[in-house]
Amino acid sequence: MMTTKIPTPTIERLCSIYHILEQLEENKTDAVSSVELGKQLGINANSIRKDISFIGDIGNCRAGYSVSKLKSHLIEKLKLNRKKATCIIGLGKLGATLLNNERLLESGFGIIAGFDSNINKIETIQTKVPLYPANEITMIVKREKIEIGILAVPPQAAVESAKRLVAGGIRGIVNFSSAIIKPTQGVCVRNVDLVGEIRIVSAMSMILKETVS
Amino acid sequence: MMTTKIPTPTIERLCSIYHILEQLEENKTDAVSSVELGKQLGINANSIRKDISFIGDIGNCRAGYSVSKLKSHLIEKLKLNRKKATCIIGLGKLGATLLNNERLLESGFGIIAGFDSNINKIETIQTKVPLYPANEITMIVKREKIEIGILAVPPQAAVESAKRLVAGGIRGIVNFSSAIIKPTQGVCVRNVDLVGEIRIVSAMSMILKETVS
DNA sequence: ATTTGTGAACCAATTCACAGCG
DNA sequence: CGCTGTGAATTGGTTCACAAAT
Repeated sequence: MMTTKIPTPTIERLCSIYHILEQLEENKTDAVSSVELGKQLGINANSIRKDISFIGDIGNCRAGYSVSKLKSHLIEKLKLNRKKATCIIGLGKLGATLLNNERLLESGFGIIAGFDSNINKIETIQTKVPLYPANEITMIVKREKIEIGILAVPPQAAVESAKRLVAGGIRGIVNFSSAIIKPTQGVCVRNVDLVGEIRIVSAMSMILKETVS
Repeated sequence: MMTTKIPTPTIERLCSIYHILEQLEENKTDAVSSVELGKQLGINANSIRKDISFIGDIGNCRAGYSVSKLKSHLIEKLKLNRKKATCIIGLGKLGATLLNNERLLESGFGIIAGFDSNINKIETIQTKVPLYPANEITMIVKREKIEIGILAVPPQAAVESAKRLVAGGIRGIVNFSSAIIKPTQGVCVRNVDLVGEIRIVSAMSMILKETVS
């Protein structure tokens, strides 16, 4: 087992592997090889093995990886078991969609708060999740020990919202706005600009480059 | 100017730069340095200059880049001017949200078709965009010369939908489902799993905890 | 007989450092 | 001078190839 720092692309792929394992488990498949995983992810099998080696040796040389064993290893190493309190900032269409997203609910992320600067929305949106005005972000994040924040606000509100999350002690931010949030000490950020992705695909296709993710 | 193939990270950053330039133009800023761009994007200024050098020399050594000049250069090289016919497959919450997204409408991607396997949805959703049943994807993509397809379908429908797009001659696919679409000859793919992104941030923040000194 | 785990080799991308130009 | 553009150096990531394991 390697003990160096795990590269970001490896973390991304490990998360994808985890996702595949969930499906295999539902299918009652109990073993899978690096080649098979690679095929499903569109990735070289060597890469799969190297990625998995970052979290320890667990393969069975005869029959590949035990699905349940590998999955629980991933859960342990990536701390995917710990239910992590999560909140959504911005309850426009995207935010409201995420608020009630089944997969998100099932996936170990407990969404325990929603925020919006528009009080009307807080009062009218139908959901079991408690909703608060945006100026309470820092306070609620602190009080409820929220670890992950999802930004679904208009771009001009993104930086301010992120600051409030950070002030509350957030650990990770997924930013779905088109603004760019820069990571600060101890806070991981993923900037995921949906419209931006379309532009990127468009540009790539014009340059005639066949690429994934 | 370099003439080698443009690396994917560079294309991504050039698209981000383009986005910043749009804002600067609105602000009536007419020049910007690599240092300033780098600051806004959270990227090293050297990297910005190298990225821009992939699309040709255009900088003004005294006062940085001319906003309008750089922008039109990007438009030309990344073919962002050509209105590219775009369609959305899957008119659930996410798909319906994208269908009426203003920024998407403004951004040079003409959404000219929506598809869903549920005929009810096609008849009830309010939009100016023409909607069709999913089994007409290939035909309509061909007929309307649609270049970009956005997948907002449930994961189990993603691969089949992508096949239909490819059969129609699509050039690029942005896949917002959790399934993985692999690129085929002449077709670029971006897999953007929204829930997956949250898992990645979570995993990163957990690993950071252990590695930060 | 397969399939993993990993050092070594290779390749890609980022950063550095400085020449060149207004 | 300040800022760009770019070879060179460096860092980081992927692929290869083979030993170890069962």
